[in-house]
Parts: sequence; C-alpha cells; structure tokens
Amino acid sequence: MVENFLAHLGIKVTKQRVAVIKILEKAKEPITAEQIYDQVEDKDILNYSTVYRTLNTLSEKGALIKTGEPGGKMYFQLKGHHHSHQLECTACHKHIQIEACPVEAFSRAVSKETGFVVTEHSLQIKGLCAECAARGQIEPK
Amino acid sequence: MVENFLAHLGIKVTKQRVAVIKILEKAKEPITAEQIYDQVEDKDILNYSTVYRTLNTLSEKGALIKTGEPGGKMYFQLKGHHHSHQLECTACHKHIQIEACPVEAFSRAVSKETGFVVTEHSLQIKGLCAECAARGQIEPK
DNA sequence: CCTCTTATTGCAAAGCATTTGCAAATAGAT
DNA sequence: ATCTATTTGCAAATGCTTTGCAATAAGAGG
Repeated sequence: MVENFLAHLGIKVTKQRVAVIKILEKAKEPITAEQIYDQVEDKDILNYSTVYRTLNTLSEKGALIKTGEPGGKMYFQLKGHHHSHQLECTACHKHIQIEACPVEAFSRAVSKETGFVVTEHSLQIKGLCAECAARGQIEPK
Repeated sequence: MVENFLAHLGIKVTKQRVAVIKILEKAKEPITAEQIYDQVEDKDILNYSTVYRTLNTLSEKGALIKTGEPGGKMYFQLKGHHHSHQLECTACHKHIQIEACPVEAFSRAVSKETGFVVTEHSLQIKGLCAECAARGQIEPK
C-alpha cells in the first residue's frame, strides 16, 4: 500500500505524494506530470511544483522511470510496472502500444560483454502507422 | 558533397546549412544544437534560430535523427551515419559507446507484425559501469 | 498527546532549450 | 539581370520544469 511504499523509501508520507503515487499505480503506461495533475480528484491539495518535486524525489530514490522525447514532455512510470513501449505515428500522431521490449535481451548481452549493469532505459520509436504508410509517402531509410 | 546533399533534399543551399551539415558530418556521435553553434568557425554567419531551423528541416526531410534525454537537450545525428548508442553510468557519469543497436531488428519485426514503418528511434540506457558496479551498491530492480 | 525540528508544500518568479513573428536578405528559377 | 519564394537574423514568446522563500505539516522524542 502506498503509505508503506513511501515510508520504505525513507521519505515522509504526505497526501500529495500519496495522490501522485496512486495515479502512477493505476496508469498502465507512462504519463506526464500534467496528466498526473489533472487526475488528482481534489485539485486543492496539490500543485504542479509538488507533482514535479514528488516525481524527482521518487526518481532519485530509484522508484521511478523517466522517459520522454527530447525537448518535449517527460513521461513517468513506476518501476516494476509492466514494461512496454509505444510506437508513435509521425503523420497521425496515434500511439500504438507494443508489449515487447528489445532492450531487455540487449541489456543482458551488454552486461555479459562489458560488465555494465543496466538499471534503466528509455526508448522512443517513431514512424508511420500501417494506415498512414499505406495512404502516403513511405519515408526513406 | 554537402551542396549536392542539400539540393537533393529539395531545399536551398545556404552557407548556414552547409556549415551545420559539415559539423554534423564530422561529428562521430550525436551532438546538440549548442555544440553545432559553437563549432561554427565564423559566428557571424549563423545564429541559434537558424541552427534549429536547419535541424528541423533536415529532420522533416528524413535526413536527421533526433535523440536525447527526456526533458534535456536534444541530440542530432545525420542519418546514414554509423549508428550506435551509449551507456551512461549513473554513478560516475561515464559514457560508454556501444556499436550495436537492439532496435534495428526489433523494428523489422514490428513492421512485419503491425505494418508500422519505423523511421526513427531514440534509446537511452543507464546503469552502472563495470567499475562502479564492482565497488558499489548494485541497484534495485 | 504535545512539542520541536526538519522535510515538504504553495506560490510566483526564474530558467532553459526551443520556437516563432516579422522584416530584411538571398538562392535559384526564368 | 530580374523576380519570387525561401531562408535568415533578431528579439520576443513559448512551454515544460525548476527554484527561492515563507508557511505548513509530518513524525521523532519526550
């Protein structure tokens, strides 16, 4: 339960942090700070700074994975959550969830070769979805 | 040569674009807009807006790969350049270049399954390098 | 349960990388 | 050489994230 989760990280249990974590827990995919803020039932208990500060604290404690586009918004996901990635269509901006992760096997291979222990990764894949590719200009390599 | 490269993309050949592309060409790894700006010999011919605009144009034309850390600076790399990734040690912040790319094969598999045509990807891998892992606390999952 | 100390919050302002509006400059087709 | 659509420079704007500081609240110790 959320309170223990926080206590275990050695940080204080506040209603703001509990709210943020509950939202992260029920999210099935990485979400933005904005989405977190918007999903808080009681807007009065929380503001953006606190969302970000909570997120950064969790990240420092190693409980959170940050992903996201360079220059764009960050996406956050609790560690230990089901791991998946997304394909983004650059034409229609649809997001397609894929359950596989190419980095896992790769990480093991890298560890074996170099001794590097992979603890987190972030992967963004863009291209054209089947429909847009069919109707449109297929891109160069 | 750079001029033909630009003409082939169907965009005008300007000294600013030539300068940006030359720098991208000699870069061995992805670089930031700032690094590009700083490396222009003649500062007078170019300003930041133009660097960014050139980069975006190249990206739209499919000639450039954007990568970068969520929330951080973007990194740019000409397509067709040797493709590699980096491991970042979260303890000593050393960067280790690896020549393999786990996404390439994955992209082909995804295309076959879903029809999605992958045109770009961005991958960040973090963890502990062999030395830090040996001397220190191995991280939680 | 009360008190005290330190961590956490809210608010507004700051920061930073990137983008944009607009007028001036320039490439390149004719 | 001329003309028009692009491209550039500049400065201001944007959008997400971070920060300073005073007010508030958590939780250890009594």
